[in-house]
Amino acid sequence: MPEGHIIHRLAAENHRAFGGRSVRASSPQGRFADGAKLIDGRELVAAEATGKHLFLGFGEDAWVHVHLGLYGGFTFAELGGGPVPEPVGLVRLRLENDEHVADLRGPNTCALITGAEKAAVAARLGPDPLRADADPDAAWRRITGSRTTIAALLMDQKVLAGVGNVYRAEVLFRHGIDPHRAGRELRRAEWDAIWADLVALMREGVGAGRIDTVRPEHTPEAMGRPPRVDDHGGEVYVYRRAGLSCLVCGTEVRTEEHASRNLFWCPSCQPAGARG
DNA sequence: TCTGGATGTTCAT
DNA sequence: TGAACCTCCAGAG
Repeated sequence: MPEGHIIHRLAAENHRAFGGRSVRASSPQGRFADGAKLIDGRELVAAEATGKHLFLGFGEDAWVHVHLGLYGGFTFAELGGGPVPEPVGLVRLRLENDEHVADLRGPNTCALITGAEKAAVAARLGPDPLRADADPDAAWRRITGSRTTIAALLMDQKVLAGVGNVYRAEVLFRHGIDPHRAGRELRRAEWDAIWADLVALMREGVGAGRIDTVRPEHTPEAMGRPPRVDDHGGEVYVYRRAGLSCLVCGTEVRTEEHASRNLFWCPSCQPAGARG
């Protein structure tokens, strides 16, 4: 379930569990056996996230680069003095010390890279709303003047790093913006509002470990509707709510395939041609 | 038991 | 634009 907020969470969690101490590393599945062997017994000196990329540093020039892709996952377990559990499923990388075990499954990328290679990965990415050093102007320069839809631009990691399909759909809903509008039709004030909202929403997501975007005045309780649970674990307006009523206006939420990804929006709250 | 889908990226055409 | 890849799980049969 990885959008950027999860990756930042994982960086913190790895640091908490393994930082500053030597780590036992293995690849129960075998597909990262060589890399695991090289970092086995070394100290985890840094754990960083940029967009959806996670970097675990084991010394000056040895970084494990992880990208979870669509369905990769990192699970943590506290040992509490008990036995180390057997790996379940296909575990690409296992990290452990006497207190914690972490298993990495199904990543798109799990590779040992140098500091220079890590810098090159980061250089390809647009600003990450979760990073203090992010420059929203860099994203704006790629959005303004672009004929590509704002829906596609928000998902393009070269434009903006860390935003995925859920945050994309939700932030456009929250600002009443039709996903099909071209980047060049977006006004600067709208972009500033989107960026500020992403910073706030994604920070909340890091803390909560899930994506909640529904404003207090639109919760089921506030609207006098029965409570609901969205199946991805958070409270959202439109993501994966196709065919259901918009929480704000009651119009049916729509979906379509857009640049090979599922797009969700409310045609009334996000009308075509409307300007913020 | 099997199939399809999923919060993603990259490479070939 | 389409296919390949990484893995798990809900739902269908």
